[in-house]
Amino acid sequence: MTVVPALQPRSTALATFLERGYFEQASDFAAIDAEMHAGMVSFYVGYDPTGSSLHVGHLVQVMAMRALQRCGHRPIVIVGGGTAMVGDPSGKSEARKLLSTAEIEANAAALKRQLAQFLHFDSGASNDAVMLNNADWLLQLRYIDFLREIGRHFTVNRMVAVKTYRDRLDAEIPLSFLEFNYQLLQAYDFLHLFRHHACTLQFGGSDQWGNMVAGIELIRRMTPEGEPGVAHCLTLPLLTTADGRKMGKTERGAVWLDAERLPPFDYYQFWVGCDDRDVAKYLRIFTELPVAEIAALTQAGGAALNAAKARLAYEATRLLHGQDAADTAHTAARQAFGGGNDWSAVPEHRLEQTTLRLVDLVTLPGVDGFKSRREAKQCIEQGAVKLNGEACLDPNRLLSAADQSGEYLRLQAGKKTRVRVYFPPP
RNA sequence: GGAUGGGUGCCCGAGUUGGCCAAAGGGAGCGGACUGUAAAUCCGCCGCGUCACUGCUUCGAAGGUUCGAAUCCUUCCCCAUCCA
Repeated sequence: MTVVPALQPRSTALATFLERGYFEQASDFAAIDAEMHAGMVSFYVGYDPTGSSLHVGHLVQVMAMRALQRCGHRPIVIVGGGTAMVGDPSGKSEARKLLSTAEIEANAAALKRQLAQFLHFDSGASNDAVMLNNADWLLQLRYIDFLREIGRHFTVNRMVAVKTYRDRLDAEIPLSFLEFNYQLLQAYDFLHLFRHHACTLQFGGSDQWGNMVAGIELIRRMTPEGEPGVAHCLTLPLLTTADGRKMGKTERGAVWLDAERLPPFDYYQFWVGCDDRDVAKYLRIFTELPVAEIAALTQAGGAALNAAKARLAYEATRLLHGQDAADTAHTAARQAFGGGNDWSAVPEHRLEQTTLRLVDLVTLPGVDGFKSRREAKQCIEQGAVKLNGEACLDPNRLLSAADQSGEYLRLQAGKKTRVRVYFPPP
């Protein structure tokens, strides 16, 4: 396996991969390059539908798929309806809980909706993305047949040597037989796709290396003499933030791609809030701005990076939520943090009661400044809440229409929450 | 099935001669200051409430002993390791 790419790739696809920072290692870089240079390659990425929404942690893969599709290659997205029933032990220190088929189906549907923001599925082009559920073939497997056809190509000696299993064993964390089989199933997926969908490339996070290589080997062994039986894989880097944390975790948990779970404005804010040292990298990976432009944006360090962050946030939000959402978020952010006092894009909240205490207002559903009254009270006393720009330290302050400045009350709770509060007309 | 060791707040992890435990410490998080809507740093908070309190609910679950239990007893559930 080549770990570091040798020289210049000939295919635009791999050139993009390198330039954008999607590439980590490949089973055979030159061969993949040649194939991609020669014509359309069908490649696949697998997803465990264990959640109902993707989050930024998945985004590198999604962007990488998008890049390849733009270069004319065909993405095959596997929903691991079958494998999810087993649970991938990779990177998990504990066994995972098993999901019901109904949950898995719902999650798969959500997954497709989100991916459709980035990939074209039904445009009629020959490289339209395809989504398949591996439950369709895995659930039909018969145990003894499977063991005889597939199982004999695997030695436990080798499987145990795979890092993800090795780690579990070394750490003396139980690895169930069920999970141990995951690798075989994933390898079988690859074989299935290779045979029925002309898929010759798989990629995934670096934690998938062992599973992917197992697939390649299985394909080679299962291919009759004389027929082409070569498949490849490559891995994408696992992103961490500059301060060493896993990317995509924030105060409020994962950064979801689903607008229901994370409003576009917050998504935008997530990107703006990234570490200085990550801006250039993120611009390359998560936007499609030309590298020259990225370089120009990030050349000047220091405070000038804020412009680059804004651009990053804008582009990333536009890709996921569309132009309008990005514009709105951008405007709202500028108004909120740009020093000005323009509240026109700030969310509004219309009250039903004519009078209420500050703690109550700030914890109202819909305002959601703080999680509980207690927390709200404590924060208020520390000066976290401003009314019309003035800090108010009294949680019990009684508010009414008289506190409106103009048509509404400008409420700030903490750094992020801003609401225009309207009292009911008399 | 047997033996042993465990199950504590978002996570890790003290605490088990019963009261001083809403429970040490660390991490994460939140608020404030400083800044560039950054990092680092500093200060405060960090179960909930009708909140200056002798209030309520928490230490795997359910019972029990006691004026009083995370701490003692019983049963049960779960986890790990070893044996079969």
